[in-house]
Order: sequence, then C-alpha cells, then structure tokens
Amino acid sequence: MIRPRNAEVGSRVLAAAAAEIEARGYEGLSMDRVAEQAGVAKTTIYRRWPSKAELVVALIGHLRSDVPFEPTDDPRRDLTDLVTAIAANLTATPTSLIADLAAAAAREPRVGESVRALWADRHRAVTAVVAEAQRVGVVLHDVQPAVLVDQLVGPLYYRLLVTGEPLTPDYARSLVRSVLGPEESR
Amino acid sequence: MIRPRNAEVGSRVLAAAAAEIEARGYEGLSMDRVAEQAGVAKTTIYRRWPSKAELVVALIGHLRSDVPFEPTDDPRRDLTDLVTAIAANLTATPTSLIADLAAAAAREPRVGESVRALWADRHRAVTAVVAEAQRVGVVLHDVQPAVLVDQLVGPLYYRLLVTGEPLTPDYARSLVRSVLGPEESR
Amino acid sequence: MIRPRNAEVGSRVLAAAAAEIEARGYEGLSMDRVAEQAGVAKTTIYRRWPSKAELVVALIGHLRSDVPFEPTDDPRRDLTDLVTAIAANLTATPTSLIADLAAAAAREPRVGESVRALWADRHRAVTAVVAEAQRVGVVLHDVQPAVLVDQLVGPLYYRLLVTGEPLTPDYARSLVRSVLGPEESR
Amino acid sequence: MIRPRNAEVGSRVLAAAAAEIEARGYEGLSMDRVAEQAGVAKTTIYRRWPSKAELVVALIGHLRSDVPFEPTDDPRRDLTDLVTAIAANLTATPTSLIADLAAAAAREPRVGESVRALWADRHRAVTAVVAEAQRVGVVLHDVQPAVLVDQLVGPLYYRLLVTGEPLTPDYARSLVRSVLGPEESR
DNA sequence: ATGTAAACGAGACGGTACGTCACGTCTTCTG
DNA sequence: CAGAAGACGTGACGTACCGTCTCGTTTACAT
Repeated sequence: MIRPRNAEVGSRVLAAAAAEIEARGYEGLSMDRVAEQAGVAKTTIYRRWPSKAELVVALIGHLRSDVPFEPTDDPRRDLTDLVTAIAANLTATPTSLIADLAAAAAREPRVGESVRALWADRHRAVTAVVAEAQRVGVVLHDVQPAVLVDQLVGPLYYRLLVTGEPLTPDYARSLVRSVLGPEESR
Repeated sequence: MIRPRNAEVGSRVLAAAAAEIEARGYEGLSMDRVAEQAGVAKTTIYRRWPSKAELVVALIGHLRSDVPFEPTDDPRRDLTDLVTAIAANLTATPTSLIADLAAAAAREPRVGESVRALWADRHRAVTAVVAEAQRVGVVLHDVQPAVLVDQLVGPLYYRLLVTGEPLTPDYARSLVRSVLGPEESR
Repeated sequence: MIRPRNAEVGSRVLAAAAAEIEARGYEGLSMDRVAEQAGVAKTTIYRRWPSKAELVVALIGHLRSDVPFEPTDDPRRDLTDLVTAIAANLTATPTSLIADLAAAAAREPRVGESVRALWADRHRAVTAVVAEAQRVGVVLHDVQPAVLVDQLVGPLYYRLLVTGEPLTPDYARSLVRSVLGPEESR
Repeated sequence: MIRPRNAEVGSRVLAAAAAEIEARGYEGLSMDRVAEQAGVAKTTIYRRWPSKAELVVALIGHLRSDVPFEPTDDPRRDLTDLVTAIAANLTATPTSLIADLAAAAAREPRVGESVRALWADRHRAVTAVVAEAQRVGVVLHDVQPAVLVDQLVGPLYYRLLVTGEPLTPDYARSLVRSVLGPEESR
C-alpha cells in the first residue's frame, strides 16, 4: 500500500557514516556531511534514526567484525591467542574512535547499550576460556573468573585510553602469564 | 612589571566550570555560560585556556584532591586501600567526564599529556606498593610490576568505560586477592 | 520542490536592519541585534546575506525608492528636476551610510558591484536627458555627454563626502546652469 | 621634575599607523597592531590620542604631502595641470583608503574636520586658478567659481568612489575643456 | 489505470555553542 | 610621572552543528 523503504538508502548512509567516523571520530561525525556523502537527504536519515546517537548505535551493530576465535584443548594457548588478537584489533582501530565511543556510551544510555554489546562478544569469549582453564586446573587461584577476565582485558583498554602505552604481543603474553603463572617446565 | 593575572578570576572560572560540569556534564559545559556564571569575560577565559578541552584539563588538575595515601608496612593492606580508594574516586567522578577526558586525550596530544599526568600519580603510587610487595615477597609470581599495576588499576577503568559494571569495594579486594593470592590463614 | 524561503523573514530582517541603521548608523548595526529584533535566527540571516556588508547592500537596494522621473520635452527643466531630486535623495540618506557603502565597495568587489548598480540608475537617467539636450542643441559645448553627467552628479557626492557642504536646490540649479549656459531671456 | 614625553615615541607611532593605514585601510587599522609595530605600549598611544579616531586625525595632518603647484600666467594650462595632478594623486592613493577616510569623516566629527582640511588645500588651489581665469575672461559663463571648482574636482571623486571608472589624463583634460570651452584656435 | 500514502530530496529555519578580533580601561612595575 | 606590558570587560563577528519544518516529487501497492 505504501511505498517501501529503499534498502540502499540505509546502507549508503551507514557506509558514509562508517567512513566519516573512521576518518574523524564520533565527535567529527556530522549529520549534514553524512547526508551529503551518502547522497541522501538529511530528513531521510532522521526518518530512520531519530538522532545522531541512534545512527551510531546502528552503525556499531554493523561494524561488529569481531575477533574470530576457535578454542582448542590448550587453555593457556587459547588465552594467549585471544588476548593477543584483542590487542591487535584494538591497536588496528583508531584510539580516538574507541575513546569517542566510550564517551558517547557514557553520555547516552542507548549508545551505551550498543557499545557494550560491541565489546561483549570478546569479553564472553575470554570468559569461556578462563572458565575452561579453571575447570582443568590451569588457573591456580581461587578467584572469580569475571575478575580474571577483567585483569586480562582491562589492562589493554587501560593502556590504550589511560596511560597511552603500546599494546605489544609481548605485553599480551605477560598478562596471561601473570594470571596463569609461569609455564610449566617442558 | 606587567599587570599580574587576577588570581580570583582563575578560581572563579574554575569554580563555575566545576559547577557547570557537575550539573550538566562535559557535554553541557558551555564557555559562554561559564563566563557569565563566573562574572568574567569569555575572552579572559580563552586568554588563559586556549580551548574548552584545556579548561577541563585544568579543572580536573584542580580537582585532583587525589587519593591521599600513606604506606604502612603491610603491602597487602596498602594495596587494598589504594585500589579501593581509586575505585571510590572514580566512582565519585561522573563517568562521562572521565570518558570525555579520554576522548579528548586521544584526539589532542596536548590534552593527552595533561590527562595522562592526571592519572600518573595514582599509577605511580600503586607501582611503589607493588614493588614493595614484591620486595618483601608477598607477590608470588615472577611478573613485571608494571603488568601487575595494570591488572590492578586497568580493570577499574575497564568496568567504568567499557563494561559499565559497578566498582564496589568488594571488587577492589578481589583484584588484589587475585594478584597477591589468598590471604594467609592467620 | 524545496521548502521555499519565508518571504516574511526577509522583510522582517530588512525592516529591523533599516530601523537599526536609522537609529545607530552603519557602525552600530549589529547582526545579533538585527536577528533578535527581527525574531529570526542569526544563521538565517547569514544564509541569505553572507556578510553584514551584503545585508546593507540589500537593504539599500530595497530602499531604492529611487528618484522617479518622467522626461518632458524640456531638457533644461528635466535636468534641473533630476539633479534636484538626486540631491534631495542624497540629503535624505544619512551621509555616513553613503560613505560606508563607498568604503565597503572599495574593499570588497562583490559589494562594489551592488553599490555601483545602486547608483547606476540615476546616472543613466541623467545621461539620457543630457543626450536629449545635446540632440536638441541646448548644450552648447562640444563635450562627451559622460563628462557632463559626471559634472552634474559628481559635485553632489563631492560635497557630501568630501567638502561637507550642503546640497541645496539652489546648488543643483547652479550646476545645471553652468552646464547648459544661462537661461535664454524669456 | 616630571619626565618629559619622549618625542620619538610619537613619531614611531605615527609612522607605524601610516604604514598600517596604507596597507590595510582605516578599517584595518588596529591599535594593538600599531602599538606592537611601533614598539610602544598601547597605554602610551592612548595617553596621547584618546581614541583611534584622534590618532587618525593626527596622522592625516602629518600626511598632507600635497599636490605642489606654481601658477603661471596661463589659467587654462594651470587648470589642466592642476586637475591632472589631483587625478594622478588620487589614482596613486589606494581607493579604499580614501573611501575609509570619507566614511570616518562622516561618522566622527573630529575626523571630519581633519579630513576636510586635508582636501581643502587642493580645493583652494583650484579655486584660485578658476578665479584668475574668470578675471582674465577665459571662463565664459556667469557662474559662481565655487560651482566650477566642484565640477572640476567633484567628478574625480565621483568616478573614484561611485562609478569606479578610471581617472585618465584625458579625462582630466575633458573636464577642463568642458568648463572653459574649446581652446581658441591660435 | 489510477488513486493514495508514504518515502525521498532539498533546503529553510531556530537554536546553541564555538573561537576570534577589536577597542578602550585598568593595574603593576621600572626607569 | 612616562612608559612597558599585558590583563580585563565588552560586544561583535562569522561558522558549525543539531534537529525540525515544509515543500514538491516519486513510487509501490491496492482497487
């Protein structure tokens, strides 16, 4: 009965927004520019996403090209691989983008949800491996797995956003070693 | 020789900015409003702080009623106290402010320096205690102290900025316990 | 196709600007105040007129309740009427406005065009009458009409902008008499 | 007992102001910049000239490096020379400066006086020659000399400030011829 | 085929903030 | 006291967004 939405419009907008946010960060993401770049009227964007924040929410949902990971039977190795992969992924992403997302998340609850969902995958993956490690007894301490996960992943964000130090593969290994203890003699 | 800056101007501006940021968040911090509220000309503010970001940096630097800390001879207790205090301090500060600072830091090098300097104090304090703990043998693992510090402090920021989980005293204790191992029976 | 400009906005702005310029002169014409007085956003004004100068140009263009003139078959009388009318019109306009327009014209080419277009009408009218006078032999001298026009109109601006002497009807008559020669005895 | 004013300060300020006004026009004349360029404190300038306008007044008084002229016994030639010289002088001066001076003159009475004094010299010179011409009978018409002067000089300013047409020597000659009539065959 | 309802493009508009640039006054210190 | 140095208040400028609005123009679908 009514005219259906043109699917291409959505993707063009998202693509333009992605390009913009990549290039200038969330702060520098301008609705006018996105509209122009996408060859779309601003009205059209607002008809679909009621605010810039919601557009970003949608955008993030699209971006979630996450750290792929297949668990093996060696938790230590899995953990090392995972943490290293996360570190690499974070390093590849412009820091300002991550920081802007965190900032937007802190301001707008709706964005918060979606940004948290963005990171949740990897957090869950680490949690699974930590649980497995604990099950097979690789993790000695009697600590809640959630805490261990935070201590493996948190430092990565901490360095990135707070201290500004680099995220090397070596650093990732150190984190794992610190949690699991030194490798058994071989 | 020249007319000195009126110290009261600075404090009035900072006070107004603090009030504003408290009331409306970083987002809602308007230079015009700060100027008006402080009874000061906007130009005067800009003469001292070249941008809004720098004003906020100064503001935080001022607010640095930092985590006071006197080391005792019990590193475990010191560490617990310190981490708990940092967690409390972070909790007391609006999350969006911290996130915005991180974002500003990621964008503008100048701001980055200042913001990093802001967190550096507490980072250093933790480092000192960790070193002491290592010296007296409380820390079992053979890990670089820098990594341990990141694993104590990083998770706090991680929860705050990324997962959004709360920073309870209990959580702080868990972090310490995870690093130092369970308390010896006594 | 697109949302048309609200004509009322234009007229309200122009009206406010006219009132302001009347009351405080070109110097005291503030865009903010015009916007407020017109009940219009400042951005809207700038969307239509890219600068204060252009707004004033438009304003004058609007005010061009120009020297209406119907040629008769008596060139001498026409000329006298025209020059007198121009003098009256110049006298009625605040001198500072005319001077500021000239200044703006000298600085910005774009404004220059508009301002010259503003005066061109009357210049053309005088030219036509001079040509007619020359055709019917009222003008004795063998001079290019353009020069005669300048000698009829130029002195008006000269007095206004340079010597500051008044533009009386008498003076206008003298200018014409100087060019056409004394009236034939009648 | 009191410290006398350093005469050099005044000249340095005037020199700087002259340079500035030459380069950027009256509008672009900034007191801060003059102070800096003159290596003088702004206070010092304001101690001597209570406002920018007054400084310009003083400056103009200094600039009056006028059209030199020695009358001969041939009024027609004198007039041609004079008008040509004035035209040349006007052409050599940046139009925007002349326009700005006119504008300033229209706004500030004090500046008006001094600007009028600036042009008065040449006006007077032309008046003298016209009177002489009238005395020896070169000027046919029975017109007040003041009007003739305006018709000789006014068109120059008119072209410069209003129509924007060039001031060629030819044009100057045309003006004279128009007033004096064609040269007698000789 | 044709009417209709919604999608869409284009851009006007109100608003809020930003950071910049003058002017002229004031305050302090030095020669 | 003159002068240097610059802080300060005031007020304007022009710019960049945001989100809403008002048009006219398609376009799918239901009759």
